Amino acid sequence: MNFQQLRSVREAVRRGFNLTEVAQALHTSQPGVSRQIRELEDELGVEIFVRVGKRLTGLTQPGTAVLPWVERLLQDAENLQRASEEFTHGSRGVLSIAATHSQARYALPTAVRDFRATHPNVQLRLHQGSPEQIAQMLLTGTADIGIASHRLAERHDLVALPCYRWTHSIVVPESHPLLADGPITLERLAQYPIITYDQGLTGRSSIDEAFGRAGLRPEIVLTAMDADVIKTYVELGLGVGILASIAMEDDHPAHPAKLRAVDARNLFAINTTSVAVRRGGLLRGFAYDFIHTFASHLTREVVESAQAAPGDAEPAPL
Amino acid sequence: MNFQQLRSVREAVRRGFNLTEVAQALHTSQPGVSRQIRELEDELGVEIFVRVGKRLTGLTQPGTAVLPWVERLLQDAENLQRASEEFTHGSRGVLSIAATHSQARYALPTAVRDFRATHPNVQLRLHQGSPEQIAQMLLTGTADIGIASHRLAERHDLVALPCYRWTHSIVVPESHPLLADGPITLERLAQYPIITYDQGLTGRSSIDEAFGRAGLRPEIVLTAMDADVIKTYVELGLGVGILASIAMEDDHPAHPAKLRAVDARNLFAINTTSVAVRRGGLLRGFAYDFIHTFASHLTREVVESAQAAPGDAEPAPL
DNA sequence: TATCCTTACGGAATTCGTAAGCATG
DNA sequence: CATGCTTACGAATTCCGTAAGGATA
Repeated sequence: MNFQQLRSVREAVRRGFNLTEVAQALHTSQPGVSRQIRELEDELGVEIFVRVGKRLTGLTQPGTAVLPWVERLLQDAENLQRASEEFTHGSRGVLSIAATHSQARYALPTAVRDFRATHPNVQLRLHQGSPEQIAQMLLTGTADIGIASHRLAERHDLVALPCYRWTHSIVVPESHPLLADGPITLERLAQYPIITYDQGLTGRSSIDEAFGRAGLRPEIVLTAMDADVIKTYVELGLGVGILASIAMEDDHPAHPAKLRAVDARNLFAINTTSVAVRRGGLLRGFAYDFIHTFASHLTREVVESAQAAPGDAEPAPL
Repeated sequence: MNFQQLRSVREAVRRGFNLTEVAQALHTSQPGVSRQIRELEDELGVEIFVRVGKRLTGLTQPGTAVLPWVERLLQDAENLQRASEEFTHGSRGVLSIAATHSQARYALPTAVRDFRATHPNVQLRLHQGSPEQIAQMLLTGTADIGIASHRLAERHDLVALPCYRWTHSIVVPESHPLLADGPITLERLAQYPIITYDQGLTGRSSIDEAFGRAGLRPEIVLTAMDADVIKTYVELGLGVGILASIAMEDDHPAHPAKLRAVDARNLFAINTTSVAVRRGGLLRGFAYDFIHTFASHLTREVVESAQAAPGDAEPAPL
């Protein structure tokens, strides 16, 4: 048994059982991968993959039982390396954070500023992406910390820890009729074209749910990944914007003052932003520091005990 | 990083940093071990061992941090293999149990009988030893299950689960003066020469404690590992026996009827017999079955969740 | 027929053990 | 001076990539 074999198996599962792809990902030849897998299967005495003809199509029952152990082994190997880095590189290192646009733009800056001040030797890398991409980055190790408002913890191998709660605001040009005639209701809102976030982003689901529950089907004329784009089109009069309050709260002189924000916490469900990390994955000390800077209740102990808690698909027997 | 390197490190720690011994244990050459360790240290970038001149004398601080991960890696590798065995060998396999004499002689037989009936294809191996030896057997993998009355869980890498509680009895020849003149007290007992278990065995400590607390220092003329030896010498009139009640309760026609047992539960503290397993170590399915047969409240779920609970020296950061 | 896995083969790199060297208690 | 680790070297093994073969959608 060796790590290359384990890597081949893990990657084969991740890449949908296409060994050619696996070979590219692992920077090796395809027959090599094929051999690694077969050798591990021989040594363990079980067929891990279902073979239809000469093609791999899925995991066998033993394969399903064995896979969690394979992943844990590889995870632990990385943890071992990371544990040593703490000594070899001291306070220096790279911290890779994956976040959605809203987080990167509005929530993270103060945490990043504070963190940079206390950890001058840590190189920060900020990746932007959709929640799915963030989850992927965490799993592949591209990112150490993921931050998003959308359930990142659907994967059993990630842990999401709630950071803070927030609500939406409605944004309109300053002369918009919605601003007159009393409080804004969902019904009134639905009469105007809506501009908001892309599906699966920044509390979009709570917007859809609210309208859905009220039996309303507003016309959503434009969706975007980020609040700034939304604001721009609201300003152009394309429609009414619905976005995270935080995107309006601050005093960014960047966005034109012609816009008016109306608190909409009573219209849409409360959203929660979480940080996510790999379950069972050791982080460098400064990564825990960053999380703590971002959300002060998330101390190293809290995060670690959450990471240690077993997930759905822990290594377990049949 | 490879498993041979990890094995070398683990074994070096276990064998007191003597690489010559390690080489023998791993069936390889001493320079080989030396190299494995150095290669791992190079790859991780940390010195794991303290070197005084050319001799290894202990773990460095990084070494201490890294070692738990090394052990976990190796443990998981074994778990992976064992998980596969469940498929390759089905219900067949070997179950190795280490127990003290008392357990093997009095507590285990019925469990073994029942287990054999339900698991005819499992080869049972029963090892006898002191609690320390049992702990050692568990750690080296010689035994899968350990059973003893003496705290086996002092090691962080073992988990002990209480099975049942028991008390001592006093054994004397049938005409012994202790049987007359009312109830037996510690004071009366201490006037006679005592025959009981070896130090560290089968509740011996609760006997010592009781006498100690009462300010008595009885003459212990003979100690043995097993109840049968004790009985034999009691019969010869060498002294008064103190042993586990279970050793007198049953109807073994083997021991002569000239002995009388007196319940001594009021004199000595209650003892607990536990089964111990490796923390984080997967067992074959039938091993869990055996534990359940031995102590019906210890279901697979109970045992596994105890095994999963983190010990004192879990892989953790500085 | 294009894709994808397996088998075959040969060269290269790694691995490992023996023997010699050297430091320490 | 005996024990114990390191270095050096050569042989054997293992490893891996290229090329060819065969099966499936």
